[in-house]
Amino acid sequence: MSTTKEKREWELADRLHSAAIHLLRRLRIQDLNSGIGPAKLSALSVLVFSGRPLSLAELAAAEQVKNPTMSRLIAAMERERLVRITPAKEDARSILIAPTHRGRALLLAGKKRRVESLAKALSPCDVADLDQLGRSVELLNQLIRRI
Amino acid sequence: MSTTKEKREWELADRLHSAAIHLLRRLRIQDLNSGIGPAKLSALSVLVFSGRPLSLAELAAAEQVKNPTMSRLIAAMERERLVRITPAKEDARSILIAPTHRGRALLLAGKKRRVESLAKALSPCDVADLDQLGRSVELLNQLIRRI
DNA sequence: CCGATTTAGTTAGCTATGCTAACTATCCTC
DNA sequence: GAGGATAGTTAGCATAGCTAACTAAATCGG
Repeated sequence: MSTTKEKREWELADRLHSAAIHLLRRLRIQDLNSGIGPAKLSALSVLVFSGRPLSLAELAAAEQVKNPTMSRLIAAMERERLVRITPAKEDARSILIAPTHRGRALLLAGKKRRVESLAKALSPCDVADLDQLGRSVELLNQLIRRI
Repeated sequence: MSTTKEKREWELADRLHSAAIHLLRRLRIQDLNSGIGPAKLSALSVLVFSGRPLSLAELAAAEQVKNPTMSRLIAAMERERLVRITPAKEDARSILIAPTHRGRALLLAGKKRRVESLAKALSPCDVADLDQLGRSVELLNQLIRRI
């Protein structure tokens, strides 16, 4: 392993890390109007994009949170009519959590605000820049899986 | 404005947003061993990289947090010997907050863990990939300023 | 130069979100 | 069917966010 390449990797990792932090810090501002806390918003996002109902344990794992934390979050979200909780057919200990129409609509509206503000910042870029960023996101998704 | 370009911008914004979330979600795992909460770690990072002591209000603004929240964080961090608080010379109402040696060391060790895990994921990339990612981070930093 | 207003930070008290330990109910294994 | 494993909940605690109300210092108007 060449030392110079290794050094470049560290330097790039540092800049990538920093850029991701600053990007999300800016976009986060859009969530203040959502009327729902960040933990619930994030859990709702997993539910909406999972395509199928999830068990409590699956959802907790996806959110890197312990089961009791997720248990309380979904209980609150059920009271707010953001998710529907049904007992699992095959295992009476387990529950299935799915977003309601209201939950889905609320999440998509919030996500739209975030993506919109980023898309607006992208509009001064030319097509070559968009191509380049697109390929980099591809690479990025591969390396995220390797972390 | 061409509709197709606008659509590409939204699509890219969506993927970029998602990739940033997943990247930080993975890297965050490294912070569990730091022995310090995420809010303190982030505030300490601002202090270490600012290059000068900051007032409470400056630090709160940088962290997108209200003054009382930051007040409590820095009081706790002072007790833990992570920062030093000195009254400002020119304005006796104001305070200056700077990291201690211990605070700086703790932050840098934590950051090293994060960057290291990302750098390792980068090592299978060839030099062309690194070049491409580097240019994209450049672009990304420009657009973050436009958000 | 003095009273009124503004500004910087703190304190009090609430909410949201994280944890571990201990519990209940169900499932699975022998 | 008894005993252990597994899914979720409950209780109690810590951290981190907020607003409202306060203290003290600085500034401004007359």
